[in-house]
Amino acid sequence: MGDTYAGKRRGRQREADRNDARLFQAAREVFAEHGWDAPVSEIARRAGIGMGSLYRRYPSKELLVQRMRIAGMEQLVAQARTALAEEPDPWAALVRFFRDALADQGTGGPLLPLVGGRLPATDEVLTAAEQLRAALDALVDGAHWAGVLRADFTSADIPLLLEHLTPRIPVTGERATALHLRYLDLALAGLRTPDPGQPTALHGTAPQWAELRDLWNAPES
Amino acid sequence: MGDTYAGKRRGRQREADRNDARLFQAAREVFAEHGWDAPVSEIARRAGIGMGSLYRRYPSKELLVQRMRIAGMEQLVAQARTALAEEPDPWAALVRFFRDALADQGTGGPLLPLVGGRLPATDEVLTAAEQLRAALDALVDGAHWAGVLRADFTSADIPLLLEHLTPRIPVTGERATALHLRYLDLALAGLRTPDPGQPTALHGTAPQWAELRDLWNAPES
DNA sequence: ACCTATCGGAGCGGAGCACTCCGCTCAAAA
DNA sequence: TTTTGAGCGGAGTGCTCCGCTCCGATAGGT
Repeated sequence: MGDTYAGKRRGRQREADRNDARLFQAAREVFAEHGWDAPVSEIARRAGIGMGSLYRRYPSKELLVQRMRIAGMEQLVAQARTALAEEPDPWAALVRFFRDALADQGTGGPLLPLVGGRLPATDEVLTAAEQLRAALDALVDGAHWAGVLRADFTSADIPLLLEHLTPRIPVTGERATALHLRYLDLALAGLRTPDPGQPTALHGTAPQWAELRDLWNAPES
Repeated sequence: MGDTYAGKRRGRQREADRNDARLFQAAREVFAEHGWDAPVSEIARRAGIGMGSLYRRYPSKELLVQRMRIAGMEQLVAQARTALAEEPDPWAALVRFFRDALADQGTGGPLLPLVGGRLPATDEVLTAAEQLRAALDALVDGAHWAGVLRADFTSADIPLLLEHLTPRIPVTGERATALHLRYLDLALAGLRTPDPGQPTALHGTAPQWAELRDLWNAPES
């Protein structure tokens, strides 16, 4: 986001800024499509810059991925806050959040903070995860308070549900997003508080944030 | 399945049969975990056999994968027929089928006929796909006829929905299955015919079987 | 005891990747 | 205009990993 006041940089520095933005977007897309196995050269190619420029900004692939997953978590936080701020109804806010998150994924963000439990947790990652937890808790607590969200669905379910709704399929672009939203529609119906007639608890035990942490980060070395 | 009357083969042939079964199971598990990128050597290792024996049965990785995806489709067919035969209620049959399919995936089958649109369609694959279509049509038509399944959900939605419910997550075994079943519970609620008050059509256009075929098979060479 | 079908796994060849290195570009200084 | 050097692009390098082959070891049948 606005880490530089992009004001009066000129010439080559201007080009550097453009490169940075393109690089960021390309990395989002390519990692979203190929996961950790995305070739760095493909990112450079799609960004229209050279390998040298890429490696000047990010000295290793690992650093690039760490930056991306932090950005992904921060975007989820922003989307949660926006939904909460702009939708007065708690249920509408929840729906809005899921739709925004999925649509963004469709246009190619690795919004899923999972790069597969392959990378160690840095302080930045843990901080972002903590903010994500807070933002999702706000969404979920609001809906629970209003009684519209089933009680056995927790904030830690959200990242897992998003993961389930955005599998890697050999389709990209708008059609992929449409399919993701299609099955989100099904899941949303299941999120409403069920009629008292049928208790129908969800399968399994509710996930905890500690479980997500273990799942997102590599076991410490 | 019972392709050989496993009767009176002895000695080395007996070992060969054991190897075949172990190989099959190991391949299911490893492909389920790693997809196409699963190393063949890992399959041999987990089956407890040598590379030589593996390659005598399947002269190439591609043939092995083709066999696996056909087996995956045939198993779905069997599960659909079992559900239909054993559950008189159409809704119960549908639920039974989804649960069986997901549980089997958890114990490690590449039941998803997608290996990623990487392989050409053989006659066998097309035949299996046709049988799968017929079996799923029977399930879906029954539920539609009874009015319990929302009208805009089609049989071609099922493979895609299963794919959405079984993403690759860095968790395996029972916990993975439990999570898949957990979010299946949400989707099932969305599959019921909605109250007439809210039309609430699903997002996107319903998938067609032709779309699945294009998605499962590599573009012809 | 011999034969041979079958087994296991070390090793080969090549593909692909992260990363480096260096010649070039071009805006700005002189 | 000439000089300069920060910043650029991408070919090349070294390495890892994987599909597949080859052949010596193994053991059931006779």
